[in-house]
Formats: sequence, C-alpha cells, structure tokens
Amino acid sequence: MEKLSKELIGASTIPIILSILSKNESYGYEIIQSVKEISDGKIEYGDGTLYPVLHKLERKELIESYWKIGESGKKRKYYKLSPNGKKELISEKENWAIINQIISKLWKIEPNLT
Amino acid sequence: MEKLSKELIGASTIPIILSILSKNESYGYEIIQSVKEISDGKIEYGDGTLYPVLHKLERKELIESYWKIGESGKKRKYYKLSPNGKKELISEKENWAIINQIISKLWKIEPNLT
DNA sequence: TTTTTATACATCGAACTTCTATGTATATTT
DNA sequence: AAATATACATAGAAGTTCGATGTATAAAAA
Repeated sequence: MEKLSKELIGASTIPIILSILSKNESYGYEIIQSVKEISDGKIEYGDGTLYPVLHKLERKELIESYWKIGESGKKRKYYKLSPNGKKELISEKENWAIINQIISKLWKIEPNLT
Repeated sequence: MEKLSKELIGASTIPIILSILSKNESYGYEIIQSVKEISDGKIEYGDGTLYPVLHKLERKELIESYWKIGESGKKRKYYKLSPNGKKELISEKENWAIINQIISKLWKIEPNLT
C-alpha cells in the first residue's frame, strides 16, 4: 500500500479538510486521525503540516475556531465551516469535477503503455 | 467558464504532460496549445511555467529531448517519453484513482451544503 | 512512583513549486 | 517596416509542504 504523491496531497488537502468540517466540527489532532482513517493510511498529515493549513484557512475566513476543553480534559481548538467556507467547498467540488473530466478525456484514448 | 485552482493545476501538470507525450512526441509551445485545447481553455500554462517543468522532467529522466527544425523553419525542442516516464505515468494514474476514491468517499455522504 | 506514550497545539527553516516578468530570436502577417 | 505569432530560457517573488523542535497535559505502563 503506497502513499500518495506530494502534489496530489497538496491539491486535496483543502477540499478534504473543508469536507470533514462540513459534516462535524473538529479539531486539528482529530482531523489528522480522520483523514488517516478515511484514506486507509494513504494520507497522513504531520501536525506541522496541518496546523499551518488550518491557520491559513482561518485567515481566509473559510473556517472559524473556538477553544473548548474536551472530555479528555485537554483543551482543543475546534474548527467549523464558515459561510464562505461552504461556498468554497462547493467551488472545490466543481473544480475537481472539471479536472477529472479533462484527465479522463486524456486517458480514455489509451496510448500504448504496455 | 472558470479557470481551475492553482493547486489542481499543480497536481495535474505532470500527469497531463506525460500523458500527452505518451501519445505523440511534442514540444513546449505545442504542449501549451494542446492543453489549452483539451481543457477548453481551463488550463493555460504560461511558457515560464511549462518550460521549467519540462526541464525538471528531463532532469529526472522521465522525458528525453532533441532539437529539430520544424516545417515552420523555427527550431523546436521535441520531447518524448522515456521508459521511466511510462512507468511514472502508470503510477500517476494509480495515484489519481486512489485520491478520487478517497474524495468520492467523503463526498458520497452528502453534508448539508445547500 | 516514575517514565513513557498519546493527546494537543504552535512555529521555524529547508526545500521545492508555480507564476510573472524579462530576455532572445526567427518567421509570418499586416 | 512594424506587429504578431512562434519558440525557448531564466531569474526573482510568493507560496507550499514537511521535518524538526518546543510546550503542555492526561493516561498508561513499568
């Protein structure tokens, strides 16, 4: 079982995070676990990777945060999708559909690879 | 008609270039036109964007180049896929399939976006 | 009891990318 | 003769991911 390329990770990070937050409010550490689980271990964000992305998304006002003490007793920074974030997610889905169309068009006419 | 996001452009550039070269040998300027056409104008590489990518792919020995004077009389640097490049393209296709699976899993269970 | 592991967040610097701008040069069209 | 299209190249700015490092607390293990 292989890991994904850095480029694809990069392209998918924001839509994946927004998508997760569109279902449930969550916090950094949990998001890392969720993505790992959903992707069967194929995407494992380092914390040093994810936190700056969350900060960026908050700066761009696509997500909002608030502190909360979890059942564990440790403080967590919860994030939720903002109205702008919902719009952004819709746009990301459209983009994804477009690129898939382009790529599948290219790959449908099979070259001689074998 | 909108343009694609920078991130998706980034993730798709290499698979698209390799895919085009797997069908026909081509040169930088023509590749830019091809991609523009295939994508209905949604992907327009600047020359300052594409050429460094081609150089990188050549450095990594995924493509090979040779100079040729075209019918136009201008010299062109033609590129073709190397054996490594063919393998890489296969790998890129697999990666793309994996990420699509992950994303569609996330998006199948529809959140309340509307 | 003490140590380790898991949880939880943050930031820095290295390495790499894309993009815009700029430069060179030739052929074709106006 | 000038403008446009063709064709390639590189440098610098801006942005990104990632590994390393740091802080702190709770739970589990030794």
